[in-house]
Amino acid sequence: MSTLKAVRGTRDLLPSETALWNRIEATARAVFARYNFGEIRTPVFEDTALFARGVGEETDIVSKEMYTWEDRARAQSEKTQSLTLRPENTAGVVRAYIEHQLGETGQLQKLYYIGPQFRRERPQKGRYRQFSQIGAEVIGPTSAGSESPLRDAEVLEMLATLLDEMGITGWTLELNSVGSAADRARYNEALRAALAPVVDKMCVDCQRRAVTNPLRVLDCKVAADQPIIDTLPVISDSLDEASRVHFAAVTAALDAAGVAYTRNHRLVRGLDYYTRTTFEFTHGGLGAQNALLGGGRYDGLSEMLGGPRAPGIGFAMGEDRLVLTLQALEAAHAPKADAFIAPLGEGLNPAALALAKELRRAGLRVELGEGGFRLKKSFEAADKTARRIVIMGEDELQSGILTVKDFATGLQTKVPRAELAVFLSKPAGE
RNA sequence: GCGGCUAUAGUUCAGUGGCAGAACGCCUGUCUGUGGCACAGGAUGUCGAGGGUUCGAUCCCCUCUAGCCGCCCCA
Repeated sequence: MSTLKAVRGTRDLLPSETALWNRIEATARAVFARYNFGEIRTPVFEDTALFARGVGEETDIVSKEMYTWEDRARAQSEKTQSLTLRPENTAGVVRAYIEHQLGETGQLQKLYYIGPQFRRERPQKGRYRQFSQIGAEVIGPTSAGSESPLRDAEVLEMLATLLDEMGITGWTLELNSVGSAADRARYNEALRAALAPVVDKMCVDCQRRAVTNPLRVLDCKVAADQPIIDTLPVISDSLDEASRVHFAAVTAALDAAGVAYTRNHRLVRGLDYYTRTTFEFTHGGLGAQNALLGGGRYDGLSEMLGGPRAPGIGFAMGEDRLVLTLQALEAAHAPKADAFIAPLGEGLNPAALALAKELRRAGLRVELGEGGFRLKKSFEAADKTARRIVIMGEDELQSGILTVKDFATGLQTKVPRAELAVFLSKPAGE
């Protein structure tokens, strides 16, 4: 009989890894709080129509990557409903915004989320079928300033801060504007026209893209195609005046805030709802999946879902990819316990538990040994899991003065029990 | 969804058509209150799963599964 395993594209995160995940999430929550974002939690599955309308029927995500099923009808009269595990979270957030009439507050809504998303893709490094995204959305009625380029710049500045505080170095911000829906349609036509005479000289993928989705030709990585792509019209030439002014204001604010970016005329994002500002933060070392996060403005999404006009901007970062990047940067290290308590002899186990309780109450991370171990074994175990060992033998129990050895310095100290918690809360090596 | 590579001890990986190997890690002892070093000893595997060829398969063939890399796409 074969043993059961986690299904393809899913995985278990063991304590050696979850420490880093928690640190990333804690950093994100702290930064979001400073920018006055509040958390939203939407359901993991939604009506399939939400994604079909919100993300776009023609996108790969909707057309071939969703986990969709017909929910069973409970009565003869009840119709089945098509449900889908969320492949991304923006559509769900906007649905909630509409459903709870958050626009009626008249205030800008600043919402963040952290949670699993699901796409049925072929797994590889940095790409899983269940993956976690950390994202945020700024959305509201136009009167609340939701359309302002300052919002775009603020979100981008927040992301730069967030990555820095997580310890991710070496990222690049790539920025572009895809204009309004009308701009994009106009550009698509311009691209088609420009591609028509040259497409037969390009790679087979581009020949296909030229028909199905001309914007994708810009993403082509085939070296031989690059000279041709360089001759194609750029989207900035197709922007109307309003989009042009908007983008200029975004970059001006970024310059003022000292956020470095690269204008990437070829950055066109795959989801249908994006308008105007689009961006990606990328990082080397992630292989083919070099995008740490992506996002952009979606001024028409609420209306596409039947809601009021509610321009917005948001992003989603791949938490799994943040973890991979940090691990590669070796910024990740499993934290060691503050102390390992080593009772000498099983008879001292109860006293050791009492001491452990006392220290844990004081907020220390404590590993409790076992009196049956020889002291040598206690030392070996302690050295792997903690920064210091606290020896609790008969002498210590009688005198109330404990023996503490610091593994970093090798120094051994006698510490009165009453002062132990304070002593142990000092950084290791002091 | 497509193409390539891979799967052997806890981990990283050698290896052979005829009894399964190394390093590291782990356990024990030298050492009954002092770790990292050293020395001596020890345990561990359905050789990813299923089928086929063969006297005999971990090795050759097929199928499946999973991982990695690339494509597609994306976080």
